[in-house]
Amino acid sequence: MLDAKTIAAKLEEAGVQATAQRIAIYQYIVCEADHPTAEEIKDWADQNFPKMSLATVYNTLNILVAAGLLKDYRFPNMSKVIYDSNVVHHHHFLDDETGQLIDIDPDVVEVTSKLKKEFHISQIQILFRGTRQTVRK
Amino acid sequence: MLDAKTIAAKLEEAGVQATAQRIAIYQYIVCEADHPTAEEIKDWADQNFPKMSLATVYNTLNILVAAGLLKDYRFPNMSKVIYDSNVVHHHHFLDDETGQLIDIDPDVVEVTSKLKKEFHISQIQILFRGTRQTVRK
DNA sequence: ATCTATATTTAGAGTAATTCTAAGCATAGA
DNA sequence: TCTATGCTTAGAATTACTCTAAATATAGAT
Repeated sequence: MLDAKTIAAKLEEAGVQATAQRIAIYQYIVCEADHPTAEEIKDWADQNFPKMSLATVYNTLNILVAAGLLKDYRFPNMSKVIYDSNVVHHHHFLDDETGQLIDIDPDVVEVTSKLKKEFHISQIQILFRGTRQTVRK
Repeated sequence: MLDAKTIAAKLEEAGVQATAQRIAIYQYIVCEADHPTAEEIKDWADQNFPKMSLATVYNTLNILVAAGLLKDYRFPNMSKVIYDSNVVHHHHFLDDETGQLIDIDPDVVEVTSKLKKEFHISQIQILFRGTRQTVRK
């Protein structure tokens, strides 16, 4: 759990003025949330922050994405945008039973493609779909 | 270019009653369109069909997807759903310069993943992103 | 500390994409 | 031809998000 000061420093470092709202949102996404949507963040804020408007949630998310502190994703099973504090390149596993998204390290995956050479690939995004057999509940 | 009769037969075969609107939409997607959105289909219908409501466009698309005749996709660069008449499993290349989507045959791609065995993968969806150097315009 | 210019937050209106509703039409089978 | 069911329609509603303009907060100069 990173403290507010550390979070504020990360914001400033990325060129984002560290306001109370921004610190709260970024801290929540980094420390507590797991691939949240704007709605989840708003719900959390309603419980844990004196007062925050929906517009601020969206403004902040857009600013954090632009600053490179968050990455936004759209997945085929959802019409909402999802935010990820893991900004280094990675893939995802979508559990089709629970809807849970899990980050997958690209080092665990190898892709060999024989596309025609007119295709200049700058990025490969993989979505694994399936289910996850956790040991026992 | 498949004729209306063939298209109607495909609809019936999939358990979908072949109405004029459904035939027109499915024929357009199969024969002419390239990964269209609902909006593109509506625009086409406004030019090429006596009268079709937007609700019918959406109803029809949902019915065709449910019947397995179309597949719907959401891509990270767009907030609209995209429809694909190619319903056999394949990947996509997204040209980040033109926004064009190109189907990629899974046989051209090999993926080896060493995920923990609790992950039961039923499908792998790959999005290649980059640009395409076509020979000369 | 105080002022001030600029940045941020806010509520509410606006927009885009899609779904819903309920009435009117069309169609297939009796 | 009748009728039940299914389809289409216009328009309202919903969802997810963005915009607007006013209020508030903040950083840096004084």
